[in-house]
Amino acid sequence: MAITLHDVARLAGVSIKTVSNVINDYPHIRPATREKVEAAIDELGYQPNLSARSLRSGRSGVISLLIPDLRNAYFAELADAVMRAARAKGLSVIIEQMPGGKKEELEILRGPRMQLVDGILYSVLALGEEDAHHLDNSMPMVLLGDRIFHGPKDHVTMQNTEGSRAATEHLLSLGRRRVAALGAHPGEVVGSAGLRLDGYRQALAERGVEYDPALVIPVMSWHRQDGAEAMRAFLAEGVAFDGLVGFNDSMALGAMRVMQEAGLQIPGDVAVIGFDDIDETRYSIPSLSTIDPSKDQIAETAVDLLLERIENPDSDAPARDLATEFRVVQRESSAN
Amino acid sequence: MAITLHDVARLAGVSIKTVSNVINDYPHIRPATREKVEAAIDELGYQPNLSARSLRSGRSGVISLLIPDLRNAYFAELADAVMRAARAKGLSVIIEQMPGGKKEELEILRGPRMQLVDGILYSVLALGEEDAHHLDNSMPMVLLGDRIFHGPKDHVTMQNTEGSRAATEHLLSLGRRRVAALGAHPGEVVGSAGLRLDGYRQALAERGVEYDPALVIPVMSWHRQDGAEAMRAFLAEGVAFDGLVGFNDSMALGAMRVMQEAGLQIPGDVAVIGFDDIDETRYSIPSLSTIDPSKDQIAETAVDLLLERIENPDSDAPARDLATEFRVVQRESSAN
DNA sequence: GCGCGTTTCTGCAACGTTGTAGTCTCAACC
DNA sequence: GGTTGAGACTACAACGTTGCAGAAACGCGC
Repeated sequence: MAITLHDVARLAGVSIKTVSNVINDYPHIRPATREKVEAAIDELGYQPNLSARSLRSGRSGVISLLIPDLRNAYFAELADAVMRAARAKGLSVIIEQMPGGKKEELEILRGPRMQLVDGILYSVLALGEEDAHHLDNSMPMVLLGDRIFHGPKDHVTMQNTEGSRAATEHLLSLGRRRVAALGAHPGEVVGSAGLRLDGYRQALAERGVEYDPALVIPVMSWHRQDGAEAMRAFLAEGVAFDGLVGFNDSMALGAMRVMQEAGLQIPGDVAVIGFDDIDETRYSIPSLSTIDPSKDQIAETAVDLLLERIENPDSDAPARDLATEFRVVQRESSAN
Repeated sequence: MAITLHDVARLAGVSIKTVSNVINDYPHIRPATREKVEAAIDELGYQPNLSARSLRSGRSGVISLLIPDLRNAYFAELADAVMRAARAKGLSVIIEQMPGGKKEELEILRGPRMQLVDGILYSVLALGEEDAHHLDNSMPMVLLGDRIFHGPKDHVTMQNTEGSRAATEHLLSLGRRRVAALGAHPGEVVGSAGLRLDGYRQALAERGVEYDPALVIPVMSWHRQDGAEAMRAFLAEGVAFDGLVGFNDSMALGAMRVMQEAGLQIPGDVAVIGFDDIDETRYSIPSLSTIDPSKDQIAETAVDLLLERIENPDSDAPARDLATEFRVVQRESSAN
């Protein structure tokens, strides 16, 4: 049987409420009493029962991180950053994967699990602007990523369009003029894919390079394997190209592998840049240029915003949109 | 305010206990009553309060996964597998990272967070046999990995020694005779590093190849970067070698990169095999041979064992040791 | 010495759920 | 016709904590 407030109170010779007060830093307690109670807590090894506390106070100290897929290195690294930021604030993190599309996302969002947590960090994948009303509840929530723009919740995002524009411009600045884009979602506007395609087109336009739809390679799921398969199909089409902007690193790495199998030199024949700056890009052959979206900054900002919402549940401050810094990281795959 | 049993009971015209009984599949309920209650639940959108349930029943439906580091692809993939296995059994997973060594591990294990969960999957990193007594409590727990052998808890492990022996034997069977081992922890016996080194030595002995300590490369932390740095130092020593067994894939990938920078051909000059079968190994250049430890099987077995312990808290069945299958995956880095 | 405010501490109720121990009804049995 | 037993349901008391209201003790000014 676990130690409870009752046991501590009995040993210290005070009421359980006084023990509770000591634990919760209630100011009006005599130093002598505080010491007695703290000694009893130490002696018994008392640990508060978080279920009871959560039931009574409505706060559990746990937040939920909803991401598509831990196998994707970007999300694994983001989850790592979120957990470190959360730990620094005394929070635990429940990770939920949602690889199953819109229906599953809504199910998880509305499921009983979410009752256990104080707030949600939600990396939106399948939901769109038209689903924003589903989020219009009182649960503290911060959105990561870019699906819903004018939703009712705070929003922390990398600068997708600007980052992708900078990546494309980087290849153009090297003199490449047939730059392919890997990872488009045809028809999409508000998601990462749509925004990154937009940035790609902006960069082309600024340089006066004509946009060629034949250079836009659709990839629905953004894993290594998908990038590899898409590149294999693209090469089979025989479209000439001398640059490649991968909308994330994993796809770019998969594609690099296929290009090299096909005898293409990187960066000689094709200069390549990815997006996300996952660790692997430093060790691939060749190492992969990329956009560093400052995952740590995303994570810290998101946790801070969420904590603010958790601590001021009645605040009707309007939803905020924060964008984090990014920078172009040049490596061997786009060496001059 | 959230909907409670009281609201449902009022609407359905029954007692709250009956609603509770319906929810918990108590058998003796008239179909008509059940329907009324279910209709009321649907109408109100009732969700049970998990804190209250957990307080009353002592079960939260959440398990904890303690791992060193999500940035390490092996653990990210293992976490993914665990979460899928847990989800299939209706459990949520709280992931805690413990990069901080023994003191931090014990702190987390004993912290109040652990009160919230029904059981713990613990991928032991820093704790040793001498710490086994710290685990001698009533919390359901399954150990992953290999630190503590005769501890009081169930234990699911990959076959470290056998896997590593098979990996080494694979390179020997290709005719390599100067096979280096990457990732040793000098002095360690019971950890993965010690066991894998043991398997390496067994394979050498079976083939009658002399064990040369100069070929054993120590690496304390098993990330890409550490593998790369260790290989750089090893190459600087000028020790001749024609094969490399990496004790995990990340290190092997970092080392491959460095070897190729140094002009070595893989597998021509050095045949390489790793351990873990992370996704990245399929797309590296060259693709990396490895040992597939069946992470899915590890995860499923561990979750099953844990659930068994959770459901039979009083059972004093002795601790079990289960080892999962593994297989050698030959790829380009050790092509014939 | 009295009133008033502050400090220090306590008792009680409540959070929403489930386990235990019932009550009541009705059918089956001798 | 009374006993038995199962079925269907309910009342009540917990689980361990914290918010609220209040009691006792104390200090201060007049």
